[in-house]
Order: sequence, then C-alpha cells, then structure tokens
Amino acid sequence: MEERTFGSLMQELRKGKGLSQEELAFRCGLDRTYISLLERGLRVPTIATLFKVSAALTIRPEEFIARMRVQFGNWQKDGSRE
Amino acid sequence: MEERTFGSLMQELRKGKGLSQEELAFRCGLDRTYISLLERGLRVPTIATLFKVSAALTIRPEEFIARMRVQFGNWQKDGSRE
DNA sequence: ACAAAATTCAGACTATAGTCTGTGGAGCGG
DNA sequence: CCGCTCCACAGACTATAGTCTGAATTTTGT
Repeated sequence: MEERTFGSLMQELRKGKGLSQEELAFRCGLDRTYISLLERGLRVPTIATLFKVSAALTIRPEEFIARMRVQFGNWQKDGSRE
Repeated sequence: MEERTFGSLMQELRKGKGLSQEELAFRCGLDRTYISLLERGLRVPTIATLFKVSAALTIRPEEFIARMRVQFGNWQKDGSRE
C-alpha cells in the first residue's frame, strides 16, 4: 500500500498550488531548507508547525492529518475502524 | 471563548477513561513527567507524539486535532469557514 | 546547450521536545 | 497520625526540531 507521509502530502499540496519550497517557507514563517527536510521525511514537525503549514496551504489541520497514511510507533492508519 | 489546548483536551480524555498520568504515560511509551508537562501546556508535542497519545486514548488523531481550539501563530480555529 | 530557478546537501548552530531522578505537597483511607 | 496514590515541580541531561549560510546539483524553459 501507498505510504503518504506528512512530507509527501505537503509536497503534493504545495505543487498543487504552484508554490516553490521557498514561497511556502515564507508563507509559513519557516526556513527554506527546513521545508526541504520535511518533504523528504527527515524531520517530524510539532503540531504548531502542522498548524502553520496547514494555514499556508489553506487546508484544515485535521484534514491534513486525516489524509496521512503513516506508522508512528504501533499506530496503523488503515485497518483502524471503530 | 473557551481555549482548549492539546494538554487540556488530553487531560479531559484521560480523566474520562479513569487513567492516572502514569498509566497514560505507560500506554503511550512516554515519560510520566512529560505527560504532566503536556497537560500544563509547557510542551508542544510532535505529530508522532500526537499519534501515540491518540492511540492510547482510542481517538483518531484527526479527531483530536479537530477538537482543539488554539492560536498557533496566526491560525484561528473559529471563524475559519471555507 | 545555456542560464536561471528550484532543490539538495553539508555543517555548525540555537531552541525546545522528551527523559530521568528525586522531592514535596494535597488528598484519602485506615 | 500514618501510609499510599497522584500530581506539580526542579534540575540536569539527551535527542531532535528548526535556523542560517553557502555551495553543489538537478530541473526547467528557451
């Protein structure tokens, strides 16, 4: 199955809006190179950063989280049906 | 208006399940004192921690985020209607 | 092929997430 | 009063989030 991380999702949304990493960084108030690190999955953001990036990409943060497919620890996004 | 932070929401859910901070910490694989810091708003968790805590409290992480009311930077939860 | 824009990468750095150990206080039941 | 549980708190520590500068590399448009 396809793994959609925070970074890959962010990249997808960014490109969908025709933004460069640098432009997104400016809108987030974050560093140019840090956006690059996030997209490549080399950093795990705090929820404060999640909110900033979500705002910059005009998506609700819960929407952002909901669209992720990841394993953090023993959490499985798919197969978790309540 | 009522401000519901990550910490206060976590505390509410924890107490709702009748768990001590220590029991929750164990279920999350986090430190006892760190749970205390989170509840008092003295730390901002990474999204990895969000997923761990959500799993321990049997709530979907996007649900958790959705139930927060916070100002991170210039983000306003309420009044953001798209 | 060329130049410019976009991104990656490296290193050194600062800020803060998260751990560990212990202390002291509040509340509660014997 | 005594022991017990839970929690706040402090301090010192380790790991990693996030910044900054600049150079190397890839991508893109013409």
